Amino acid sequence: MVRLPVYQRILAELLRSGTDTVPSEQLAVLARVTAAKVRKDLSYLGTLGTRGTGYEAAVVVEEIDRALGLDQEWPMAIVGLGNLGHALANSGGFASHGFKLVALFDVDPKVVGSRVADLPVRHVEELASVSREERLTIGVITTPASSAQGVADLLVRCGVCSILNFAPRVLAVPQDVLLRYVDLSIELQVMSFYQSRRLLRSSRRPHALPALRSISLPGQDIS
Amino acid sequence: MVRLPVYQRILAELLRSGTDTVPSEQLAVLARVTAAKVRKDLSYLGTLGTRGTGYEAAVVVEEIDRALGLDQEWPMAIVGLGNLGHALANSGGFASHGFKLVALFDVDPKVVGSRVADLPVRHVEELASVSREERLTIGVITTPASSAQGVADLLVRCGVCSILNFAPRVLAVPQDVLLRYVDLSIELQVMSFYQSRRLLRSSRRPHALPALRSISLPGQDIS
DNA sequence: CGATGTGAAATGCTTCACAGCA
DNA sequence: TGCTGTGAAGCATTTCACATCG
Repeated sequence: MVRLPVYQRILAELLRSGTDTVPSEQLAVLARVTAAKVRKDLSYLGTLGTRGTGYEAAVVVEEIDRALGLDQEWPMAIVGLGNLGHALANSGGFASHGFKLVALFDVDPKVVGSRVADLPVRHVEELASVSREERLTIGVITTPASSAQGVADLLVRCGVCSILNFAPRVLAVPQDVLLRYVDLSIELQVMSFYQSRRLLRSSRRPHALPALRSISLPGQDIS
Repeated sequence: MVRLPVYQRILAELLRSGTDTVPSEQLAVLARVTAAKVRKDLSYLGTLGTRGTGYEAAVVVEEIDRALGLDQEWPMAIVGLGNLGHALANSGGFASHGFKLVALFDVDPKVVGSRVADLPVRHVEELASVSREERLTIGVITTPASSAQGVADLLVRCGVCSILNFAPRVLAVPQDVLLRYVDLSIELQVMSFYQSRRLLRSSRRPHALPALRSISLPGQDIS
């Protein structure tokens, strides 16, 4: 289920803030879904809640971890160390348990050989051998669009079965390779779509005093 | 529909490569969906195709543009000019028609006052006034997680009705504000989820010779 | 008594199959 | 003849409502 990671993050933040038990109603508000949806989602993972009380955050987090396969390690590699690749490698966003950045690749001789985020930047030619040694399962593409398909082909040949593509390019991969896009312009266009539909119904003006309920806790940085 | 931007990008690439008419079958292969889905999706936009021939790419692109609201300008601002904010501002990923980056904000005195991507970096205090002048509709949050909610609140108060959040934090906004996450760890977790499910069924080994059909055209860079 | 877990109804999305048009 | 457009069937997800349990 695509919502589990969201619940997971919310629960982790709640735990850090000292809340250890939470009813579906509250979780629903925070995740911006309905309470029924939360209950049904969580019920697929087993009987996690306590009637009359709610869910114990720690228990649910652990159970979601298992369901998401985060109880095992996924070795990852980043291909393409331009600005974005650099930013991601250093972001620590991978450091969350379950994922481990084990290799970096590029072709630019100015970058190959340098160290980024405590890892050497290797030439893509080494991808095959490194993939075998490290048993890479996830490849992150942060190359220019023009190289993205070539890199994807290479990753697939090396047995990498999950690809995260940041390049603004639609990629072709075999059916059994999992491909996901993290794509600025696609997101923007989706926003534009919903927004223009909504504008037809009601013309919005600035919120005078939005009633916001926020979780205010420090988290890890990405920038 | 969330697939329209994908069709759009593919069609644009086909156009650049000189193909101007395409049957649903081919579009389906490139977008990794079924032909029936393509036809139904496009049929919602009107009667665009020619029976016996296929779709004329230029016509469909234009029609999708209209449906997505890309025939109007959406003024955007980026808040938070760390590595990621910088990379995005310079990426040109916004330059695609429909979106216009009009302002940059930060609080760090080392950054405020400098110029990035031909725009001055302003202090967030100015957000309200700039928002009025420029009629901001989209806000991009690339701050550390700890500041993200505060920035979101501010954007909402200033009448920004679409927020794109890159910070690893679940945000609370009013119902009528459109909020989307571009989130590394959520994507990774979703991949992990599908991947671990799949591993149960079949244990994969590297592809010997993947039969790949790729669109090979230059596109814009993001890195 | 309060909140979960869950059948059953409602809704939405996808696939199928084929009529209809170029 | 080839491919689109589309009702109808099939499937999945969401909502509802309430029995059930701590």
